[in-house]
Amino acid sequence: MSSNRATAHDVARLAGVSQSTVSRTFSNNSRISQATRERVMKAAEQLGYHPNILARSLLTHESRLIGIVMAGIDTAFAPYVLENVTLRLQAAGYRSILFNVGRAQDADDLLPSALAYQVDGLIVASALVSEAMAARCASLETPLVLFNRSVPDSSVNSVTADNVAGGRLVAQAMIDAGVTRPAFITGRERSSTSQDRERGFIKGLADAGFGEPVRIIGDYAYEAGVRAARSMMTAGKRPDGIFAASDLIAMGVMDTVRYEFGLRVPQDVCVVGFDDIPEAARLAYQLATVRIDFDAMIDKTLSILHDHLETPGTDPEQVTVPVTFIERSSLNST
Amino acid sequence: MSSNRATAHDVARLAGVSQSTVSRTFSNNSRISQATRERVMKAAEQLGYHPNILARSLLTHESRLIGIVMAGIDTAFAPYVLENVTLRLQAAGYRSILFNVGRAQDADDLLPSALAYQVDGLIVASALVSEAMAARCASLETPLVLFNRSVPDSSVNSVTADNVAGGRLVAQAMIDAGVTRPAFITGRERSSTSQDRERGFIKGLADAGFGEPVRIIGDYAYEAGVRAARSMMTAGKRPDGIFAASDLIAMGVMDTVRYEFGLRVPQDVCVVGFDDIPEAARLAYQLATVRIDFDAMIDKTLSILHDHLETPGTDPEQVTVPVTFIERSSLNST
DNA sequence: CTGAAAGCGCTTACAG
DNA sequence: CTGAAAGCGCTTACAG
Repeated sequence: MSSNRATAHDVARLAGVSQSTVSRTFSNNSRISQATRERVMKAAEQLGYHPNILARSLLTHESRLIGIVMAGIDTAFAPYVLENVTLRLQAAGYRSILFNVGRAQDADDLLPSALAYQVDGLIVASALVSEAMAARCASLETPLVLFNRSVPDSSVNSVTADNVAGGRLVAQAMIDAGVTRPAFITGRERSSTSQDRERGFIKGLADAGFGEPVRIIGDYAYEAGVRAARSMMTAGKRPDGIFAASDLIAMGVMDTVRYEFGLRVPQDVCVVGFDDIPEAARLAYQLATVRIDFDAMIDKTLSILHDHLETPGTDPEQVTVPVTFIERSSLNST
Repeated sequence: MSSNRATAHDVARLAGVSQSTVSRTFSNNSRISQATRERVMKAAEQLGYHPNILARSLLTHESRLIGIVMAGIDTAFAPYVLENVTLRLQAAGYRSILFNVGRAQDADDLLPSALAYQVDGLIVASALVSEAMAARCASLETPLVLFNRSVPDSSVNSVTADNVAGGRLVAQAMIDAGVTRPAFITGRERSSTSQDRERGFIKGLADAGFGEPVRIIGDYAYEAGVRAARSMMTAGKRPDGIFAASDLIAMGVMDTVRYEFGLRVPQDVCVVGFDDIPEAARLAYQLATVRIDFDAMIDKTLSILHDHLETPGTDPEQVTVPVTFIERSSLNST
């Protein structure tokens, strides 16, 4: 058990070639005679040698590392995004270095560390980046793409769902279903996603002559739905249509109005969520919701990143991906 | 917008000191005069300088990078583990480089790449590692901890839940509840977790004089529960107690027997899961299950890793964390 | 406390 | 096709 890691020098000595030749054997774009290659490979195998990528990156100026900076890794769609993004980055020969923003929603503190690791690019999901920090990335020519957040009127790449349109779709569907006392439960109140969904909802209601809906402050969690439902159902006049800023909140609402208050969904109160997570389609919920096309968002994020990686100086893009209303029996019984 | 990243040399020139002094300013364990430090810091600030950690690692022989190799990042408890592990590694000054095993359950293909990135340590979660690969890590003195998998009779560190004991607890609870026709739905059939849960279940039943339960092959997914329930409920003699290898499977079973077959849980058939994910406690399910103490498993994993990082050559540990049976109304109506 | 110098493990012109 | 040499951006004895 040799405690020292084999280097290209060790392999060279064993194979009877120069260190340069070993290096060439492990770099794709060099011509090496078949015989030499085999000799080197055999020696490398024997010593358990693998090139040190960190040393290589010093010369090539690329680490093949993409920084993924995330808030709430175990919440909502984050795992799905992580699963797919890591897999596709790997297929493209990149590795993912994962930074957890923790309870802060702010990626700024972690970005310097990501840059110190010489990441070739950055994806920031569900967290915010200051313009100053974005400018720093730009000056280092390190491409940065915001996922599920945007910095309006800036030159920061971003991919978001059309949350405003989604809110409008919900308003329309509720009105069509005969709702007269609508309510909205926010997600994390300061997040642009929750604000946009609310804004669209209010606009949609206003267009049909409705005033502002009842408003409960929540956060993106099942428990927030439970609490919101309790406070609404014990208040003076109960809402008859509840729009929750996420499916998880909506599920908390449904379970609570059904099992704590013995109400029927949708007959007594209808419920609509946002996201269309897999659980929303389950027989136990059948939750009407707004589907976010995460696959399209992921595609777009990776293609923007790819374009900027290939062609530094590419113009920034701020993409909004369309959403779809999904009719289910939590809104209309069939 | 200077396209070139500032180096210690650039900072040195601007600050009028040597490159060594710049280096010392950014390394904690060097004494530098207050005045010099300030001058260097100011210059660094001006140039947007951060030390290149990859270059540093070449000298220090530590990358401060921990490789996390995972199967099914978006399934079961994986997101929870990732959320907590990354946060705690960060607090300890480490970064996480995440490898996605994909549909294979085998980490072997990705470990060489992780080693090439000079990771200081490795956590492999829900994936398998060959003895040969583990030996390779050992010879490089790169600590490796298996999470939720083990290689029995080997010297590979591992942290698992006591799945066998969990299976026994379920058998006992079902017998106490009066179940006479038990059934088991496997998770991924070849996984040691599913096998251990089944083994414990069978043993527990046998101890009470029962024969082998009905057995349906599933996988760790909600849909597997749906399919299994359909096949059981249309078969000759229906089971009256179903133990699913995971909560997610159990929830698929519950929704299906209730909403597709109009049966009552637990009166017509009782259901028990495994894991105790948050959803299991919801009013819509109230799923009896076996609680895995993931926090304890994470603690143990990180402490083993820490010990081996601090003291190379520490003896390997194979830890089994106790589980608890959680009584809920899917087994016994109250 | 600070500087000059060697060296970590690689890549890549430059010759041959 | 192959080797000798310079150099990527740092750290760290060694002197002073």
